[in-house]
Amino acid sequence: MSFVPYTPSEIEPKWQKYWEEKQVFAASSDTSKPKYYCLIEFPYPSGAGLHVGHPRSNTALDIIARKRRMEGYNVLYPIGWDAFGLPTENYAIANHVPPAKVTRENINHFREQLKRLGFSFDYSREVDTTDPNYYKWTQWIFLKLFEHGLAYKAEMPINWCPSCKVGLANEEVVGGACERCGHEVTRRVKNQWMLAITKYAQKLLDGLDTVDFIDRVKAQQRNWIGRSEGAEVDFMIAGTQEKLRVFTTRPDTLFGATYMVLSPEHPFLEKFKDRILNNEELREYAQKAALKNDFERTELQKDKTGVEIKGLYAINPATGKEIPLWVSDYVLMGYGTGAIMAVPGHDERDWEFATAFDLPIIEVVAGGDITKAAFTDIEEGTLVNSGFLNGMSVQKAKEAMTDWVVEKGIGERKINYKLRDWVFSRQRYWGEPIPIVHCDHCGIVPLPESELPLLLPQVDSYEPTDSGESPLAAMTDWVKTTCPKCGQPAKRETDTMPQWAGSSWYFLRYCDPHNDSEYASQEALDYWMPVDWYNGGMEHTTLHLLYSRFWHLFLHDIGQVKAPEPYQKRTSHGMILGENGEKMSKSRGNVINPDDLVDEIGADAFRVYEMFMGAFDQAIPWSMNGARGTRRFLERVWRLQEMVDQTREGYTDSLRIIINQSIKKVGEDFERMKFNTAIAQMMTLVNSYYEQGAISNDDFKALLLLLSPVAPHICEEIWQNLGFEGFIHEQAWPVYEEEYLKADDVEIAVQVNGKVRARVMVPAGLDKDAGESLLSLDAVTKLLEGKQVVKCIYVPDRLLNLVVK
RNA sequence: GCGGACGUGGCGGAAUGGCAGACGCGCCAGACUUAGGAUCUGGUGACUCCGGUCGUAAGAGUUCAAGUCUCUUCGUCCGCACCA
Repeated sequence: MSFVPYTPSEIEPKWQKYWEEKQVFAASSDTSKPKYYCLIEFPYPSGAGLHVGHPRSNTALDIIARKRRMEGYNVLYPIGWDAFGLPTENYAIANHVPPAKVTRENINHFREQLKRLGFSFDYSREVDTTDPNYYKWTQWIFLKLFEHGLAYKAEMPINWCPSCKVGLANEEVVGGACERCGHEVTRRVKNQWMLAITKYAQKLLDGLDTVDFIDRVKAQQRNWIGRSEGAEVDFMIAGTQEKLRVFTTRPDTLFGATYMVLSPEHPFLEKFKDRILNNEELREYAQKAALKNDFERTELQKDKTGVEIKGLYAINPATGKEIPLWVSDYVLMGYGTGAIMAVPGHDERDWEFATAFDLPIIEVVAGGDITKAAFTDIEEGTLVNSGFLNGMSVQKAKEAMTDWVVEKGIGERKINYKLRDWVFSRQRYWGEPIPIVHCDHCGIVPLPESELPLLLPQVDSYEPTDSGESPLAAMTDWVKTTCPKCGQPAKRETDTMPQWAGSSWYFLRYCDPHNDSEYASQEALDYWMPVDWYNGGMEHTTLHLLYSRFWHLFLHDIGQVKAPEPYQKRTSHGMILGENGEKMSKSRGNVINPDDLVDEIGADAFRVYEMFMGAFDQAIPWSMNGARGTRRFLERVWRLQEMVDQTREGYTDSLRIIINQSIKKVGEDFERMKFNTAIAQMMTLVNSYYEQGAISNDDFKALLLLLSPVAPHICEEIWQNLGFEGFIHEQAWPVYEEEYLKADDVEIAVQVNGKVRARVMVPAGLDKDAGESLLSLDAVTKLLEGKQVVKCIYVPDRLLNLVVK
């Protein structure tokens, strides 16, 4: 039998068309079957089109989705578009086209590109965050957050990007620069919408114990939330009835607090200006500090600066002694109480500061040498110079001092988090309008649900303004409205939501995307949620992944969704680098275009290469030759058609073992995301088919079934060519037989004192104690001439190690 | 500084404490070809007196046996970073 050459450019579009027309990958509404929900982060449809990074995640979960279908699950593997956001808006400004139009074009382009790769997405459930039918519910959730006091407006010093002209959340500032454009971020005080994610800090932390996320994601989220336990303590101001409260994680060192430090913005300075003798000096220092952004502050950390507050003293509650007060920008207003007790003997920063300004350093934990450096060990030290704490360990002293402080009524136990509330306002056009009205009489008034969606109006200019106002503010017709409460003239909120809003709940909409009376029906949510397996980028760990967990935990608390956590399992793919090992970018000229690749080697080979190139969770440089190699592999699979003896059913005897081994290994490796070794195993299987020279129908079927989730088009085509029944995507996932995983006889290594000296064939499955019986084998006795066996270790089916002297 | 991942051929990488380098790329040789950047066959860690010896960043340890476990040192990448 002879076959036409392998031409992906013909067979791939053919099957894509078939799958689409027959809707073979649409999730069924039949809820009697067990469900499986696979999710990838929905793409931002940028003008640049698909990047080779997208198919890495998409193919991985496509493999899982296809395998689950073959295992009998009702699979939901949806796709959608996270389409609000700055790049589209900037493109629209530069080219004078409406963002909605750009978005539509980009989505169409993206969809075409994805379809060329043969992903088994359920396109009938597409969502688009810029669709009013979608953002109606984003706005609805915002109103719920507002209703429950989790959305509030506040004057906040925020991170401001002068280039994007937009406020940024802490999470969006990387190394002092704007995450998106790289421009240095400055500080600006603005009236902003905030979401109180900090109220969920503990729940976000606790939830991590209940889910199956890869460790580095959990670690990074824990780190970001930054819980620390300690105490708050009041220090009296000498000669007044006023007190200054500090937070400390080391209450045990209270006896060693020899001065206090306030952040330059601390309200205390204003309150006590009548008693402070050097207000002018302090004001100057505060101004200088305000000009520095966070990045500069950290850059300058070697040289501690500060100013003493003259005319005021605090009283150390433990020693009763008066201690001086200082102001320094190493104390941050945004954490704890904005003031600290300084214990220079046992805190590195305080030690540096005390050394620079010649302040007293007292040892209260013995174990180090505080003349050389702060002693911060909390495991080894013993308390000294500390009254009733003397002789205690640090741990014990912490408890004892906290109890003492609480009993005296001058403080309390306290847990602090580094997590900040989420800056939720953007002064930009291309985002969800915040459904709020400002009324002179009623204040901040939420729009009634019946008025949702609040449509984003057409504007003439999308340009952001230096004043920091959204372009919507210039739309007087739209801004002017009436108060939903009192009916008098009022103004709409003109800020929009950040890009993270729409992506914080999209996985819920997928469950029931066309519902126009609810964001999703309870039945659909109960059936599909939680997401069983979610794969995405590490860069979203402290952004999207945290934000969406927060929204879901909130929706759970108000009875909207059953489970607290949205994602059962979270994995993460590594980045694909350019051939030179650097990050792919236009400016470096090392970008690989997926379309070109499909043209050259085909979608299947592209998919196989993306999975074969290296460990899934690690960054890997691209190799064009490697990609061509996977095309060669598929050519070899294709040509196997000529070797099939169609009169034979059942596995060929001499192939039975490796087929069973392959079924086991490929299946297990897919589940562990070890796609590279799964494919290597299939290559080995193909190699052994060629060595065999002729194969049976069933030999070939086994290979095709295993390969079909990775390279679906070629497998479907061959399946049909050979006249096998039905379609390959409808077949059951193959199962292996335990008894055929091992040959009857296996080769083992014979070691003498740990070195391999011979190999012998022995019956498989000999147990541990059978080792001695192998000593009589010719090959073994030869090695033992003139030597005495001291010990004999037999590892079944692996090796025999003889310890001799 | 804190948290995490990691260090194996020319390259990407395999290896439940049990034969290091599977699989692929590249390279070398040969076959078939008018030709091939197609295909096929064989080879490919280093050294070698062709018996072997040495090899998983470096050093030590545990073990019959260590790339894998423990300790020390060096180095790379990622995240956070004056968070009291």
